[in-house]
Amino acid sequence: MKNITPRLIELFKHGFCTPQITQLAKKMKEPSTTIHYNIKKMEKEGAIKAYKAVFDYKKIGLGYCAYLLIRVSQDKYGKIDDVCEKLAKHNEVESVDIVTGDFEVLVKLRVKDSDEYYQFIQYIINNYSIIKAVSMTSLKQFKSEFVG
Amino acid sequence: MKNITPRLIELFKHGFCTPQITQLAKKMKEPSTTIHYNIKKMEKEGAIKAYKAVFDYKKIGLGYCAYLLIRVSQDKYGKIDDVCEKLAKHNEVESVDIVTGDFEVLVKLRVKDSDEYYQFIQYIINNYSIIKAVSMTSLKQFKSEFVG
DNA sequence: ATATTTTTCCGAATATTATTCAGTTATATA
DNA sequence: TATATAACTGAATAATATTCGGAAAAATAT
Repeated sequence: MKNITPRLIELFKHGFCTPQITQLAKKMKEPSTTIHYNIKKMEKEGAIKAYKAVFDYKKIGLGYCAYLLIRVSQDKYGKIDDVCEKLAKHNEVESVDIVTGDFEVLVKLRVKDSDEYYQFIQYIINNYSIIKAVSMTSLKQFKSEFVG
Repeated sequence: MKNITPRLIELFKHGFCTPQITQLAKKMKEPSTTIHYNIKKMEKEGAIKAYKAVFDYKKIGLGYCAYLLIRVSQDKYGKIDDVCEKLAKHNEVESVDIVTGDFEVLVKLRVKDSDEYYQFIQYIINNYSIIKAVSMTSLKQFKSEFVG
């Protein structure tokens, strides 16, 4: 046993996939070279950032999903961006947005269970300039990453 | 001009991509047939739901992103699930979660601009059993769909 | 209006890559 | 310890992406 799966998941989260030009061509009833041309164009323009896998997260040991609203201490200008960049580096973090409203940052997290979630929260509160954090645990997911 | 791009985007949002087995094999320093075997296994088990593209949404005319917290009227049991399923069907909707906290549902939206956003909000408030909705507009995105 | 440049499209040939298959090794179960 | 099941792998094959050259269309300049 080589324990391929966890390594595969980590790579698949960010990329290591590629378009199915022939399938697209069939679906769209266009020549595959035309599809190819248009895809490469989008890639060059930066319109396409990556090709990746979407998982059934329960089945890969990431069954605990939560949204976290954060208020950041504002003693230095530009601090929020720093915190966001640090948060984005964690591979438990699916998304990081600066948002309007009572909180400044909205983070989406995927971890194994509540223990791992608690650990993560503790870590970021202790290490980043976070004043207040409100958790919204996902109880049921109907759609994620545009996949239903 | 065949206007390939919009059709391509719609298909790429949900699928029409495939793993790069050779690249994964090189990266992981394992035989490509072993990688192939493991991927197919994950697909059969349902651990992998799809392979899809991630966009620079500004560049594809979906520059307006917002999170929407929703409270649903609870006169009938199971109503929340119905509303979530309806919401999930819209292709402006990236994710739908039932969450803990003051609101029941959290929806992530991607549209062209505030006009389109307002239209969407109006539509769902008029057509689904939504009592209250709070918008959190994304001002800056540091990470999305695990892609930074 | 028309010439010129740039972009988009697409068929045929080639290069890459995924997939199948058959056999081997490892792991789990009896 | 025997037997069954799952995981792994190299060699052959099938499928697919990519390149290239040129044609058509669109945009821009004259």
